[in-house]
Amino acid sequence: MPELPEVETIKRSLNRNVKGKRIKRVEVFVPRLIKNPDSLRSFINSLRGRRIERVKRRGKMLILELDKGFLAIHLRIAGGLQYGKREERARLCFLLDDGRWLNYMDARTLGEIRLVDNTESLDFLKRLGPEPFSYSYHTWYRQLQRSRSKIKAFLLDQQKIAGLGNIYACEALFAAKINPFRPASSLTLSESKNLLTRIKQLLRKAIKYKGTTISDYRDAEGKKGKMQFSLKVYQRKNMPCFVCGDIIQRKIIAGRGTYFCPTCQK
DNA sequence: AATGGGACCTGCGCGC
DNA sequence: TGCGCGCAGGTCCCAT
Repeated sequence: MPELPEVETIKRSLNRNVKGKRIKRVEVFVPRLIKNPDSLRSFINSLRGRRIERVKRRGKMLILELDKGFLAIHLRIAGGLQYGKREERARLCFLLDDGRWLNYMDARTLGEIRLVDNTESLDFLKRLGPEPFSYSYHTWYRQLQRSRSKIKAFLLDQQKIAGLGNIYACEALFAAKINPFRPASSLTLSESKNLLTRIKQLLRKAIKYKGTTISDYRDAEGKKGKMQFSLKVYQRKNMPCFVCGDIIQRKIIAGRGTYFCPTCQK
């Protein structure tokens, strides 16, 4: 469920609702989600009594900065965090000192949660490419030129650009009128600039609309996003293109269902 | 270096 | 109603 706009939405909401609060109790129902090398018991013990200082995002990673250490959470496909009452379907939950709960939701239990004690242990963040909003056009073009993969695969590669996932990669390519099968290196300078501009526009709008809810996704208050109503191609196989009326195609690229208009996207 | 397939998981919607 | 299949917002690992 969560790509950059969804993770950003959750981050902002947590900064409003749980910043400064202490964790009183930790309950883990699916231990597999905890990726700490040491024991589950030490994970729980170390978290008890910690205060959440602030929440940050890097790509699709959520980082909860604690008064001692960091809780790094990757929501993968179906993860999410909800603040408020205790959720029946929570896979993990934290009782806070205001008497309310921070619930980790994850229908598919593919998420990853890691408690680390210092910034060096956050080294895995360094493998991520630039954030879309701070990518320079020059560097972007240079990276595209250097690549030998299809543009769609490039957009999904978190080492090339951090935060895009399947929905926004498909939508950005439609907005830029670029066929997802084209080699990244075949984009002209102006196409490449336009694509980055479209990516930023799309992500800004998706953040404004608090993300895309197709099935699972909820923000930290349990509410659905509204960006799904603005999608142009994603999951619209065999339906007419809103621009030209041609039929939207679905093909596999980089192992992912890729939706595009064969007429608009050249 | 890039790609395809499979693995990791659960759950929904659809056709029969 | 029940069952099997396709599909699903992510990423890693392996073989080619």
